[in-house]
Amino acid sequence: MSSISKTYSPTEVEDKWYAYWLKHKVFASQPDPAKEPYTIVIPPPNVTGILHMGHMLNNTIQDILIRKARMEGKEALWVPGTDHASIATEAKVVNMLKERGIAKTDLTREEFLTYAFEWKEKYGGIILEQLKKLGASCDWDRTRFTMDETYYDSVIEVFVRLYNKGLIYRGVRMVNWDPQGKTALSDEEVIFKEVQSRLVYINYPVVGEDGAFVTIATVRPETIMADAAICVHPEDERYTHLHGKKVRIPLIDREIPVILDEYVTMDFGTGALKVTPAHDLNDYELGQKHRLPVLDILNDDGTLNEKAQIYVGVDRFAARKAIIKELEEKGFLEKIEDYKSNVGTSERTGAVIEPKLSMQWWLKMEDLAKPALDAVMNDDVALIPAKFKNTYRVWMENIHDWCISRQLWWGQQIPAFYLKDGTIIVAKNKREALRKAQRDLQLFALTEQDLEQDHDVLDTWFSSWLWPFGVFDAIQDPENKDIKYYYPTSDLVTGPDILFFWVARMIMAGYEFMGERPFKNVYLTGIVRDAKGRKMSKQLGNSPDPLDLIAKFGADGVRTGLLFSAPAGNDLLFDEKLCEQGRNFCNKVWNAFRLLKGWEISDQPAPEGNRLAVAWFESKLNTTLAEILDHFSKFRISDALHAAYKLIWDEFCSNYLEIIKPAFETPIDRETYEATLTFFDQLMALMHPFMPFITEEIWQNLRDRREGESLSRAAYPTVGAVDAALLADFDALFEIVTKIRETRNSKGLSPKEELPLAVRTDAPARFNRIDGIVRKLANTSPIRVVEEDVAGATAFLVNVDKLFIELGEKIDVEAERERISKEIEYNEGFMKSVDAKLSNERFVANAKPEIVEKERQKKADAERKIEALREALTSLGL
RNA sequence: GGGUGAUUAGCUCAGCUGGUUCAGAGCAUCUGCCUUACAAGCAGAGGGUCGGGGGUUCGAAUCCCUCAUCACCCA
Repeated sequence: MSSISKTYSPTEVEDKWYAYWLKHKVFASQPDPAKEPYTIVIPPPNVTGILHMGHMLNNTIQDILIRKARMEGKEALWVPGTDHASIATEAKVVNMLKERGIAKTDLTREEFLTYAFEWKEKYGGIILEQLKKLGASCDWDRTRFTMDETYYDSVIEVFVRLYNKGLIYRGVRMVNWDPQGKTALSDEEVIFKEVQSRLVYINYPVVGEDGAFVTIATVRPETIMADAAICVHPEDERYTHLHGKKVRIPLIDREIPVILDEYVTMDFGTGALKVTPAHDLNDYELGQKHRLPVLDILNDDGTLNEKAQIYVGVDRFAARKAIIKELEEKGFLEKIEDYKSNVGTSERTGAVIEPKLSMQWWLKMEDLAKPALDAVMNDDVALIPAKFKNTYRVWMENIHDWCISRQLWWGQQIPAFYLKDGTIIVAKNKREALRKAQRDLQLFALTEQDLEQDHDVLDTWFSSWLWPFGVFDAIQDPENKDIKYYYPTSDLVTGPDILFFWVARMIMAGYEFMGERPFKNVYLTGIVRDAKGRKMSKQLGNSPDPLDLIAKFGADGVRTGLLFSAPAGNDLLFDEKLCEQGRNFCNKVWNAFRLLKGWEISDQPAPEGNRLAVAWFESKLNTTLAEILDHFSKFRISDALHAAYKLIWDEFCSNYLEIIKPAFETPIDRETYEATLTFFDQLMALMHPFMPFITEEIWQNLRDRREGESLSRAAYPTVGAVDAALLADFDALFEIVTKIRETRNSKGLSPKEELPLAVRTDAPARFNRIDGIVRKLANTSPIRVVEEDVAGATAFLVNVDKLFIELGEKIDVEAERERISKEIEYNEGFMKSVDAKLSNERFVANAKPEIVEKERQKKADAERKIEALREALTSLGL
């Protein structure tokens, strides 16, 4: 035994078995018609990314599900991969180039992409390597990337199809402009943040009325130069005199009309609203309605352009300050108030979003949304927890068209080709486009030189929404055996933060391109927060490095630690203590294994107590297994872990092993030993999805295994017979043992001192059966069955049987009396409440008969207990 | 402003279809133990008016209403 370390050290064990699994292709999957497929596609992490706690949680859950399915004999496939994250990656590549003294503007698109792929080759695999440390059982040979050639082609093909179907159009619309990334963003990529800003009250002189002015309030004074009108509510009496008038914009003196619209909230600010159609979505719509001109005064990088007339070239925020100052100096500033406002920021760059009119490509969502909404509402695609159905419905019913073009180079270049006159031809590639132009437009003289491809690329989500079938190349090769076998996938595990970004769109794509749901269940995890409840983020620096955690507690420890507190859809307040608990659990399991390995084995017959214990644990294992499977079936994975944890620590280690453990330097009988090995095998299998490494290590050492064999492909335990009476007997047994230990503790008696124990019962056979075990666990003398109460003993009840510990003069009569009196009091109180129920006619009339029967039983039991306790009190006095 | 969820022990959370003695787990605390698998451990103990108020019901932590606080999503 000395050869096995006293504490479990995960590092070498984990590396060893992961390498073994890879070597023997334990995670590889091929279509097998004889087996039921079980498929998960990984939510592709950003190729630039490194593992964070959210990934840890969500990939642990996926690994648990896939490993369990694999052990249950399904053909389990977990497809890994990454997405190209156009904005984030392009930003990183641009930075890398900058460090080398190269500007993006000096490069051609092709040159830039060469650098980008170089960057991806170097850093793009990091996150997948990190997943291996976690134990992720992906089929790595199937690793996909959204910029793989076939995947790229699929995205292009999909664009062409949707265009031909009339669902994609190009148009000038108000978009969310990221002045730092210099690209448009979809609505979902905008994060609103509450910021402290200032509400500036500005006086606009009324034309033709000297000294008269109208005051407006704005948080964006730098946009006054783009104003197209002042709007007031038609029924606002304060402004009746302004109807039909014009005002002059301060500083630039341009005249704009006063318009009337009920859109204006009379009690916000001054009730007069400046209308800036180019720089606010609502103003834009108002402007369209009133046919106002649109004057865009901002450049793509957020500086003012020449249309602003003043502060040209100055950044919007610098201009804001300067304008406030100038307004004040020139007497146009009425006042400034502090104001909290919601400002949209870019999900990727963090820059403040500028609403901007821009020519972009759009995908019409209405028709796509319909089947995707229905699928979730009728549970063809089940959201877990179901509370997200509502959120989903509201979003889907109010869906806007999707801005799918991005002003970047890293991504799928939009397959739209422009003729010199601006005619658009959408086709897979230039050759196709040319052919199409020649054929459809009769432009036979046209050459490829006359076609210019759109410079922009597609939104990354426009490629990842194809993921569940794109990874199987279903667009390019719709009849291939993989897609036919693995699609639709089984479960998807992801965070609720990308429910709309990604999940909803995958469901749309599934029905649109495959005619079928992409997955059956969507398990939405909570968000991992720090101990103070703050979201973990790089800026706050409150996120531990997952690899450090793994180094410290082992992957198994971190996995179980995370799962201990991870109810579906509820946030998880992460604390390293959880991982510590996970690590301690590993150590517990490890030491149980050490115990087993240390035993000498003899061929003596098994003692009766051992046989009984084996039978009991088998029943316990089976009932718990049933519970665990039930939890799994409802995606209550944390609950499943808790049940397994308790089974191993409390039932197997603290109870079962303590019962069968042979005395010091004596051997164990073979029968019990073999049974225990089998239990251990089963427990390791049961725990394997949660803690793959330590369970594999122990399983491999429990018995002789063949090279290439792995617990990962062993059978998951199945539920067997349960002896309920035996379970009840053992419950009583453990209660007796606890009572005796408690008595020992409270009286300061040594565990080495044997205590005489007696029982007064109607069922002495039950006590004869467990006698040996009680003696072993509680160090008592053989249980003496008595007909009368034992005088001068401390008594306690287990169910309706009365037990006596004969302490002789060690008994404290007063304390005993008090304890028993309290117990009587409690039971009388209890009986009173039961009586109240039973004497209530309406209860007896309305409650289900079995409930009433139970109450009667409770009453009878309480009566017996009270009687027994009173007797005990009496015999104390003797 | 609209929506969703939460509020249970000092902390983090379970508690599923309203019905056993249902008020639970882990951590933390306290007491006693280096007992030959494990001190990352063992044996015990204490601790809660289930956010407030109202209602439905024979019966409510659980269902309904309302208020408060917090979180998230959307506009």
